[in-house]
Amino acid sequence: MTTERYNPRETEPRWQKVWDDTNLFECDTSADNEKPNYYVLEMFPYPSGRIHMGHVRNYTMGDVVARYKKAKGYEVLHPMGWDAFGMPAENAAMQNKTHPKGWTYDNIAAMRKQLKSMGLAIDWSREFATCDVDYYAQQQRLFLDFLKHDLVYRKNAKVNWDPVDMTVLANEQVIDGKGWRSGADVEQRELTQWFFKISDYSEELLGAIDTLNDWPAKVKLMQSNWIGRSRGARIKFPFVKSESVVEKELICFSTRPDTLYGASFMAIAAEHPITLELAKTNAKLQDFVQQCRKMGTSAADVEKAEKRGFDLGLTVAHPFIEGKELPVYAANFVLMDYGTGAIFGCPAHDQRDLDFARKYDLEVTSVVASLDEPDQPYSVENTAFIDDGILINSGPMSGLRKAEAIDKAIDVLAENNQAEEEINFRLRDWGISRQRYWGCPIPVVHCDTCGVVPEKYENLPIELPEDVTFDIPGNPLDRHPTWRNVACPSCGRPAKRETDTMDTFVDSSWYFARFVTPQNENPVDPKAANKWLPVDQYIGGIEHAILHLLYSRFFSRAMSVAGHMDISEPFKGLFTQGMVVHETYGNKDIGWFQPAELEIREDEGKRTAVRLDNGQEVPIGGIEKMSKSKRNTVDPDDIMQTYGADTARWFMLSDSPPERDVEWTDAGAEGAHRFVQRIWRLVQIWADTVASADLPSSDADISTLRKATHKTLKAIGEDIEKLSFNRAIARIYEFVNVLSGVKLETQDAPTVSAMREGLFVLIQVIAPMMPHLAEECWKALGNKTVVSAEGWPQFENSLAQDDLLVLPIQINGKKRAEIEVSPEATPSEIEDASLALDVVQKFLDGKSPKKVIVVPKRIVNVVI
RNA sequence: GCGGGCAUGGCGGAAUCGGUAGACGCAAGGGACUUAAAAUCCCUCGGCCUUAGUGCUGUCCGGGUUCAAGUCCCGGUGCCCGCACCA
Repeated sequence: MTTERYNPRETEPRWQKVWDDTNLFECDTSADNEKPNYYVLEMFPYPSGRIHMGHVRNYTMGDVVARYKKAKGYEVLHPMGWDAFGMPAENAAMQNKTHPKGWTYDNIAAMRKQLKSMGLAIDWSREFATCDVDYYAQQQRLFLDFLKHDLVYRKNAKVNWDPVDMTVLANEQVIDGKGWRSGADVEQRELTQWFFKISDYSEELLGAIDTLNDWPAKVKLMQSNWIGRSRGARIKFPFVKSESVVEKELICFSTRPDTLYGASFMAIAAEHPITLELAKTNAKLQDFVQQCRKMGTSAADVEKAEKRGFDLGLTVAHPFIEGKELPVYAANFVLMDYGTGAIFGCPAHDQRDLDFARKYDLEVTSVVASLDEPDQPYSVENTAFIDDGILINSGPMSGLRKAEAIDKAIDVLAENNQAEEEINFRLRDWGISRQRYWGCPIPVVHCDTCGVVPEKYENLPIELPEDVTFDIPGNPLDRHPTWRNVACPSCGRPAKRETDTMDTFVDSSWYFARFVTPQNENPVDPKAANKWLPVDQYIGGIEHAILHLLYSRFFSRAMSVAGHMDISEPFKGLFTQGMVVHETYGNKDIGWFQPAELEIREDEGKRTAVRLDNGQEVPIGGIEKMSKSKRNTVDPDDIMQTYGADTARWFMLSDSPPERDVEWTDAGAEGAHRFVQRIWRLVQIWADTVASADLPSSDADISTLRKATHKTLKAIGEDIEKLSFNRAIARIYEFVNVLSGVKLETQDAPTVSAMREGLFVLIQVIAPMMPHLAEECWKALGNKTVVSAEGWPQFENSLAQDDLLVLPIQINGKKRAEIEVSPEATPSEIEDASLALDVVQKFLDGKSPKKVIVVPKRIVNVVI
C-alpha cells in the first residue's frame, strides 16, 4: 500500500473555510439558549504588527479548551479583540511619519490574518478593538458613571518629566535616570491627575481572594501581598526642638510599635510638608529635596538607591522614655504615599533603618531577644533581627513575644492618647491620567467659572481628532485648537477640554464583559453579562498577575455599583502560561542575529552558529524570552508555511508543562511534524479496512487494544480539564504506539472493530489540538460530518480499569520485588502474599518483620 | 531593595495526597530496507563496578522529619517574573 504525505498547505485553508462557511464557532449568547454556557478567553493581544510564538502558545491553549468544551456539549464563547491603544503607535508615528490610527488598524489586519491561519475556534463576529469609537464611547460612559458614584477623583501625583523634550515619560522610557530620546536628566514633576478609588475596595479585594478557587496559589499570594494589609499604630511624637515648624507633633505609622524602645531616630519623606516647609529657608535642604526628585518614580529605583538622609535639626520626645529625644531626618527611602510619610527608625530590627543608622552613625539598640537565647538582646552587626522573639528592656512589653508585644504597645499608647490603632494598605489609588494622544479621552471639561465639569452623556463619544501631527514631542491634543476649545457643558461659556487620556489598563479592565454583547448600546447588557460572567477560564501571561487582574477585579465591582451588572469577580478560573524562549546568537559588541539568519552546525556534540550571508561564526548565547532586542525570534508565519498550523500548535502544547517556559527548537518542530505525518500514515493504512467494519460489540471483548482506547480517552479528558496538555500529548503518543503495533495482516473481525474504535477515538481526541489534520483523517475514515462539530466520545468505565495491579515491594524502603494483586485485594491479603515471596523470605532470614506497611493500590514496605 | 516563582539524564519533561525516579518526546549510537539519500522500521541510551547483582549510587548544595522524601521542614546557591506611566 502506498501512502501520500499529508499536505497542510492544501488542507488547512480548506477546512478553515468549511468552519467559516457554516459559522461553526459563532456563539449564541441569547437568554433563551438553554445549553450550559462556557466562556474561555485568552488575554487579548496588543496589535504590534505580527503575532509571535507567545501568541501561538496562548491562543492554542485556549483553543483546545474551547473545542473540547464545545464537544462536551457547552455553548462556548471564545472571542478575540485588540488591546489597541498605547505608546508604540505614537512611537511609530514619530519614527515613520504614520498616524497611530492607520498604523494600528493595519497591524490588526495583518495579525487577524495570521491568527486565522492558525485555525482557531473563535467567534470572529464579536471582534472589536479598544480604539474603536464604539468601544471607547462606552468606556467614557463608564467613567461618567464612576464619577457619579464617587469612584473617581483628582489629586496631585508625580510624573517623570523630560526637560529637553518637554514631555512626560513612562517609567520604561527612563533609562538610568535619563530620557530615552533626549538623554537629559529626568525630573519628577507634580501634575493634577485622575484617580480611581480602588483603595476603597482594599479590604473587599483582599477578602475575596479566598473565593478564587481556580486561580494559581502564587497569583493569589502576590495579589494579597500587593494589597498589603497591615495593622499598626499611628503614633504621635511631640516636637521638642521645632524652630519654624508649625505642627506640635510628628505623626508616624508603624507596624512594629513593640520595638519603640529601640527607636533612635525619626525619618520623614523628602516630599513631606515639614521637609518642604523647612526647605523654603534652607538652601542645603532644598538641594537635598532636588536630589531626591531626580531619583525616578519607580519603586525599584527608590529602594535600590543608597539610603541618604538630611538632619533637619529637629527633635521629638520618645513616647515611653522620659527625657529621651530623637533626631528628625528627611530621608530618600521614606515614601510619602504610604502611611503618614514618616517613620520612627529602629535600626536593630529593620534592615533599612540599620543601613541608615550605620551611615549616619546613629545608636543601634537591640530590644528583641531570639527565641533560642531569650535572656539577652540579639546582637546586631550589619543584619537587623526581624524574626519572632522576646522583647527585652522594653517597659510594659518586656517578656512578651512579638505578636503580643505589638498588641500591648498599641494598647498602652492608645490609653495615654499617644497613638491610634490603624489598618493600613499598601494598595494605592489607581492613577489613570496619561499625557498622551493614543488613548481614550477623559470626558471632562475645565471651565474657569464652573471648575471641572463632566461631559453630558448625550455629548459622547468624545472622539479623538484625526488631524494631529507627531513631529514634536508631547501630547498633540494639547495643541489642537478646535478640539481643545469647547463650550462648558454646564454654563456654555468658552472652556477647555481635558487633554489627558486614560491608562490603557482601563481598556483591558472590562473588554471581557463587552464580548458578551459587543454591539449593545450600553457598555453591557445586564442580563447577558450576569449569565455569561465570570469568564470560566482566563489564560494569559504571569506578567499580568497583579495589575491587569487586580484592576479588572476592581472594575467588575465598580460596574456592578454603577448598575451595569451584578458580578464581583471577573475571572472564575485563571491560568498563567509560561513564555516561549529561544537560544540567542551574538553579543552586545557584534550585535544579535535571528535564528533564520544562521545555520546551526553540529560536530561531535559541539554546536556552532554560522552566518548564512558570509559564513562567519557567531557565538551562541543563553536561552531567553523571545524578544525584538535580542532578535531570538521565530516567525510563526514561517513555521506555518513550512510545517502547517497543526504542527506549530502541537509543538506549543507538547513537552513543557503549560505554566512553564517552553524552548522553541527546530528539532522539536520537526519532531512534531513527523508525528503529524505518522498519524496520517496510520489512518491511510487502515482507512479502507476499518471503513466497512462494525464498532465493537459490548460483550466481553476485553482486548488490550480496547482497554488502551478507553484508558486513553478517560485520561485525556482529565488532563484537558486540568489544562495538562503536555500529559495529554504524552498519552496520545503512547496510544499511537499501541495502534501502530497492530499489524494490518491481523484482519480478524474483533481486531478490526477494535481498531476502528481506536482510530475514531484517536482522531476525536487530537481534534482540539490539531483540528485540520483531524478533519482530514475523519473524512478519510469514511465520515461525512466535520469532527469539530462532533460530541466528545464516552469511555466505558469497565474497559478503562485494570484487572490486576503491580505493586512494588520494598524492604526497608528499597524496592526488592513486585507482586500482582487484584484491585479489590485487602491489605492483609496483600501482606500475606508479599511475605510469602521468596525474595522477601530471603531478606527476612527466618525473622519476623518489625512492621509491614501496605498502602492499597500503591506499595508494600516491609521493615525488618 | 521588596514580593512571587523555578531547579529531575546530553535536552524538554513524567512521577495524582509523601509511596516503583526518569513515562512520553527530542538528540545521539547501532542495525534493517535502499544503487544511494530521504522517509520508515527495530535495538541501546543517568552514573558506577576485579562481585554485572531485582548490586551500589542518583532529582541544585548542606541539614532535618518519616517505615518511605524529587515531593514536607530549616539554611544556602543559581536563574526567572512583578514593583503601580510597557502591554
